[in-house]
Amino acid sequence: MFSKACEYAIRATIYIARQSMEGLRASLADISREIDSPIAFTSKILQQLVKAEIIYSTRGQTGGFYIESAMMESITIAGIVTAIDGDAIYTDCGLGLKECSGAEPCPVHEKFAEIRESLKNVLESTNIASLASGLKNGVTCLKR
Amino acid sequence: MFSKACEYAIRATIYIARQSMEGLRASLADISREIDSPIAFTSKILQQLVKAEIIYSTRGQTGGFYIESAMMESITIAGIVTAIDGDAIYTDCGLGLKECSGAEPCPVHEKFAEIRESLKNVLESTNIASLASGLKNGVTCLKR
DNA sequence: ATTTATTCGGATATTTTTGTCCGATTAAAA
DNA sequence: TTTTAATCGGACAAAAATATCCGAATAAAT
Ligand code: SF4
Ligand code: SF4
Repeated sequence: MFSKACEYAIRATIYIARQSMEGLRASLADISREIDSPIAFTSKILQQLVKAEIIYSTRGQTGGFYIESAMMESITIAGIVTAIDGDAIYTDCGLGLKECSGAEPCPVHEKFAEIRESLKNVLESTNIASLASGLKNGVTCLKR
Repeated sequence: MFSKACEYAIRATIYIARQSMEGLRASLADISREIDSPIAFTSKILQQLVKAEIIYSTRGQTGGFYIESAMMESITIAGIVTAIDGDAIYTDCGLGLKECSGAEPCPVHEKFAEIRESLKNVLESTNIASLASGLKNGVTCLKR
């Protein structure tokens, strides 16, 4: 459904959120250990999230990644997915066609549209705050 | 959502179904022209569909691909997807985790499960007969 | 000032997916 | 029986996604 990069992005963001809720910054090393992801690849993905202003970073000793507590509610899974994978999942035809959407819909068009709509709905209505706080045993769940 | 291979497979199957409904066999050349797909790659995919017994083929002159008319109703998009992409889309966790499903569900688990369920439902309830006959201007829609 | 611990960014490597080539096989037509 | 038109199957090639390496930049601690 999502790319690997996007999956790591979601998990990393959840972990960073949990740390930020306790006033801690998360280092790349911590993140990649806790979400069990390849460290260098994760680094690239975190940089994308920083550019998208979903997370923030500071360099140097005691640096790391964090999330503004004011933003916890407004960062949604949808936002992360869009930042990493783009909006193809919400807009693309399930059959990979480019130019027929709408005009002469095939029998699946409406059904696909429904699915995409409900998917979009779920991803947009699930924010990082609820994800991070909902995970009682969050760290273990983010691994493997 | 689906791999390219899977998209081609769905489109090819729809085209073959349309031809079979008129008693015609579809050649690889025809199929790849009508669904606008790379011919040699399409060949591999058709072979997979033949092995999965979703479509049938005969070699030699006047050969080609066809679908048993008795099976038109029972061939679903779900069946094609499973044959080409496997069942990951129905079973995999949206966050790419392996070992947490069920036990200690995270806040999105139930929502993801819902989406997967409705997706599965749509794909299983849409058969090739309805797809092929529903496309009035089918060929054009399968292109591009 | 130097050391240390961190993110950043460019180049490179590996793996997977997508796509190509071509000869072997098959079966009908000539 | 030979030619022709088709699928089959294995090896190969290209592109995209995933992953690694390493030096530069940054900032705190020593
Ligand atoms: S009509 Fe069917 S094939 Fe065309 S864009 Fe919609 S779902 Fe895709
Ligand atoms: S609980 Fe959450 S992370 Fe775990 S399998 Fe379910 S959706 Fe995925």
